[in-house]
Amino acid sequence: MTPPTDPARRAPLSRERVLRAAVALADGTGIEALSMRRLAQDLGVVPMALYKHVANKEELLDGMVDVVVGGIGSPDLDPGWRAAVRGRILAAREALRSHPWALQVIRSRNGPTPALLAHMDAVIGSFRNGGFSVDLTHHVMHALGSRLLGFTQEVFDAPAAAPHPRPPEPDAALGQLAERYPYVAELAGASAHDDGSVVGRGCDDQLEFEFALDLLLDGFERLRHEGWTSAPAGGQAC
Amino acid sequence: MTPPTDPARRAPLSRERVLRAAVALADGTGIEALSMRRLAQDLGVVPMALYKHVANKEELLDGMVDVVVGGIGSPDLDPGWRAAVRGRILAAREALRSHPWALQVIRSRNGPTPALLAHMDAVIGSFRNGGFSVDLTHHVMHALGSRLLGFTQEVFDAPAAAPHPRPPEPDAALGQLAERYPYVAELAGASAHDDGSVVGRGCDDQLEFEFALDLLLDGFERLRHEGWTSAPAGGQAC
DNA sequence: TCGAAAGGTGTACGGCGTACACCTGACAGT
DNA sequence: ACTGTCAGGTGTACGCCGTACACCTTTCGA
Repeated sequence: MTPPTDPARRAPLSRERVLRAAVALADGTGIEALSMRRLAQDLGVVPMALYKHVANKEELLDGMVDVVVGGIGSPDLDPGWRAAVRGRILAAREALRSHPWALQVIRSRNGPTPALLAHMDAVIGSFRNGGFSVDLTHHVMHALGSRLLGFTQEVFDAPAAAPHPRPPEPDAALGQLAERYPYVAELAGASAHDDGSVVGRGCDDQLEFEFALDLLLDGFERLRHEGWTSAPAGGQAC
Repeated sequence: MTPPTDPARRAPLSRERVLRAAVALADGTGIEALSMRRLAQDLGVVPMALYKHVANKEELLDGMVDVVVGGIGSPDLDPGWRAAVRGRILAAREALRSHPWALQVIRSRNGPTPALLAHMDAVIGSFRNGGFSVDLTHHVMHALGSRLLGFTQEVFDAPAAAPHPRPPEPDAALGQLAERYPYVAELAGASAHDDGSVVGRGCDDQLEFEFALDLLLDGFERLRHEGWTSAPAGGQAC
């Protein structure tokens, strides 16, 4: 009665299997619970076995990012820069939606993975083919920031609202909050669904995202139309 | 010849002293080198002594954030919503500039610290007093995102450029990069100072930041002027 | 047949956050 | 002046973490 992890019957490890298991583990239990030991256990293998397929944890994380980012599809038939950019960014949003850990991991890396570079290249290409100068393209890419990946980067990440412990004292705290931070309270009150989220993930829904995205795209189009160039403050790009 | 950490002569610990030392340590050696043990050592104290002043590492990080965010000054005499918002955001940028770890720590917390709430409250207040509806204010706060704190959230954080290892093969890699990601290469080439940074921290300078900020503020002003309301897609705020 | 490689194992190390019991010195109440 | 309390610093220990290194097995081409 050898357990289900019978080493003989078990499918052989591979980089891809490791990465897929890591993604599944992060999806299921959160990125902070992803450890080499835990991942090895999920794969029915001893921790050090993983190191035959990934160099270290950093590379594992890179690989996971590429798995997720590689899943961003492209519309391909090019319907003008605006629709192309918009489509690609919303596709990225779709791809990253079900992997909440991915954005955080991407941000913590030292540079873009190949899949990320490809994504950026596609977006840059849409701008350039849409008549944006190199200069302006550079600026609008900066302005997009992490929106490139489909997420408005809020000030803080979690779904919480009240100062810190998740539910501190559900009622009294809200009173104090209203008194000390009247404008925050007003906003929170107006947009409260059921949770009292202020500017948290709970609000970062499709509508909210597209509002900000379109606001930027509108601005971009105006600058492009005006033949904008980085004159105002002297220096070239950056 | 008792060493400089003579327990008798050493100033007594306090929450404030712990926090200040933690900020200094993070500033000096990076947030990833900040451990309770290392911090205790810097203070000439045994690790567990810290726990008499902060509940745990999480609370330590919160405290550090409040130290930094609490240093954001306000212009106070109110010169119209746009200058007020702009000024406050640039003040935040100034305050966070010398603590590169702060933004990352803030993002990783579960909710805003008191100082953060105060900052947000001030910005929201500027919008409201400037004639923005609650609805529109809510949306523009989302659109600002982490720019509220003075930083454009780029896709990835570090100063790197070429795919991954810091300098992989300085020349050959650049050729491959140009071939595989032509648009990225074009942008990188155009804006290269000395390092080949693409869309990294190296570029996130004042000019770049203010470009994006003003683009958004322009958009906000237009919406305000038009009496915008969240009509287009049905639902209320979010 | 054999030698080398590829891939899984076991042990061990140094670092982390922190629970828990303990000690020490200052000080308030009698 | 004695004593009880208690804030604050100490020491030890536990269970995690990533991973270096030596080892063993399996497979497969020459």
